[in-house]
Amino acid sequence: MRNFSALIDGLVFMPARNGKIRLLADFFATTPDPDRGWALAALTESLVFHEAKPAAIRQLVATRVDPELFALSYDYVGDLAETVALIWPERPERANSLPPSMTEVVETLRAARRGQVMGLVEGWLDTLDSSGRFALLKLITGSLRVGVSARLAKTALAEWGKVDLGDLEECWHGLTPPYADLFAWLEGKSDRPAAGKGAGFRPLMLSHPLEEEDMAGLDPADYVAEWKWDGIRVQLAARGGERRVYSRTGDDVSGAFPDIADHMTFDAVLDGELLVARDEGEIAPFNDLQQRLNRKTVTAAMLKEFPAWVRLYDILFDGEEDLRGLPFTERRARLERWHDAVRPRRMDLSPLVPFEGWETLKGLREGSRENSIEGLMLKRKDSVYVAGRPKGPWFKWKRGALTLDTVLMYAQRGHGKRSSYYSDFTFGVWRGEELVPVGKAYFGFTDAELVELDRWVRNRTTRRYGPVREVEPGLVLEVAFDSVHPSNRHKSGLAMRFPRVHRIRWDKPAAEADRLETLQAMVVG
DNA sequence: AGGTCGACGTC
DNA sequence: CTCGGAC
DNA sequence: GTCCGAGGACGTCGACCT
Repeated sequence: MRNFSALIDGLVFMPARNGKIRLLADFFATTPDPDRGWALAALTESLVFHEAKPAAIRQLVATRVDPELFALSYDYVGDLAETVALIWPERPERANSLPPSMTEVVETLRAARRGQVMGLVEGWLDTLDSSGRFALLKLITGSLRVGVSARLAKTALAEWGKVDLGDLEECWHGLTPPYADLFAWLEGKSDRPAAGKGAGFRPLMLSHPLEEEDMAGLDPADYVAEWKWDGIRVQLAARGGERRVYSRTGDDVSGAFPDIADHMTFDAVLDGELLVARDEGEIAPFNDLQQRLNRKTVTAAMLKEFPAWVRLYDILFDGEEDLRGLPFTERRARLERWHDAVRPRRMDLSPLVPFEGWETLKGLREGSRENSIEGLMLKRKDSVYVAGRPKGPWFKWKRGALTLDTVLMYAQRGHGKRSSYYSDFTFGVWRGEELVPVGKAYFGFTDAELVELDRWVRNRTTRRYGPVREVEPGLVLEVAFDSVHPSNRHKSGLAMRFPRVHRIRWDKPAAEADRLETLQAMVVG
């Protein structure tokens, strides 16, 4: 664990991107297999230990530390792994035993049976120093949040191994920890691992939000437009007899969507939006699709009530031919030709939206208030298909957000770097003489505004419920959101999609905030 | 057997 | 998915 | 321009409690 904990320590205190890359490269160069492979898996969130969840760790620490002391410390520190690492009572007589290696930890945990895990963790915590404990806890609980995403870890690998990042992304999804074949390639000892042979996942091309300022510099003649469908992004990979439906992150969701997979009797890799559609193309709201997501088993009733559909918008492979290097318009022509020839069931093409200039497109975008459409996509005609989110080739242009003046009702402490602030706000609107909660938000304001909000909350607290403070109804928050729909989550019976604080109305009296009826009128469908 | 609650993956 | 902040 | 971390609503699943 020593190298790994030194790496984690270094990363936590290294804000500079290039500095992080250097730390990672040094680590990969000086740490042997398979330790470095397991570390890479941890950094890219490819390692999951099912028994070592935050709740279990809290339980464990309660056996060794006074719960009151722990609660206060956690509240102050704001990060579970950090708190436990600092507060864990060391036992000098056991500290002499050798701390485990990275591989020992991973392999032991993988082989451990239910119920053994926390005992093992306790033993290791006793042999490690505080940075070792921190690294161990980060490792086993998953999301490290130490300033390195999967993408940055791969960038560092590519730079260190002097290979192209795109090449690495291409074969990444065919690899498994501890990545011996990957490191062999990066050290020049072998060829690049095969790119997920057959129906392997290919990393997706993503879009940027379009800002009004961007548009001035764009020529409408360079772009085509499509509707932005409100479903989930999928990649259909059917090659060499294998058929897979992948989600945006490369998870295989074929099992949940046999009604799509069964019709993939072709040889191609396609990109599109998964939707629920009844009667050949009548798109249901996103909520209906959610019933089909994350399912292990699908009943016949589900298939009938929420039939899946894929609206296709790109083609990556036609048979063995890789089309990703072609400009968008050529891929689109190939997609249309392919679709004409194959005529797959439960799939259609996302139509191009004809337009003259930005003004006509703007009109179309605002005019589309259908549930299944979130706005428009703009794709540059000459754009090749690349992994990641380059700026310029693809834009998403969502419909304008809705806004509402709400009243701050409750506030809660944040986590991590926000652990010392009340940063988590529940807000409501008037129903008659009373306020009813309609949602929560904690971004949209600047750090400076957060300081002021925090002060406001502390000065206007009327009651405390554990970590939650109730405040007097005196601050109006203008909240922005994409849509609103019926829900049991809040007392009001309504919930917002993507709520965020748009403006803090220090000037506006709470009595003039909006009423529930106003929000109800915004519900579509 | 049925309800609750936390974790996870989608947006 | 959103946003602000930091590089 | 690009990445990162803060965390929203929702649904499923699985562990655990009654």
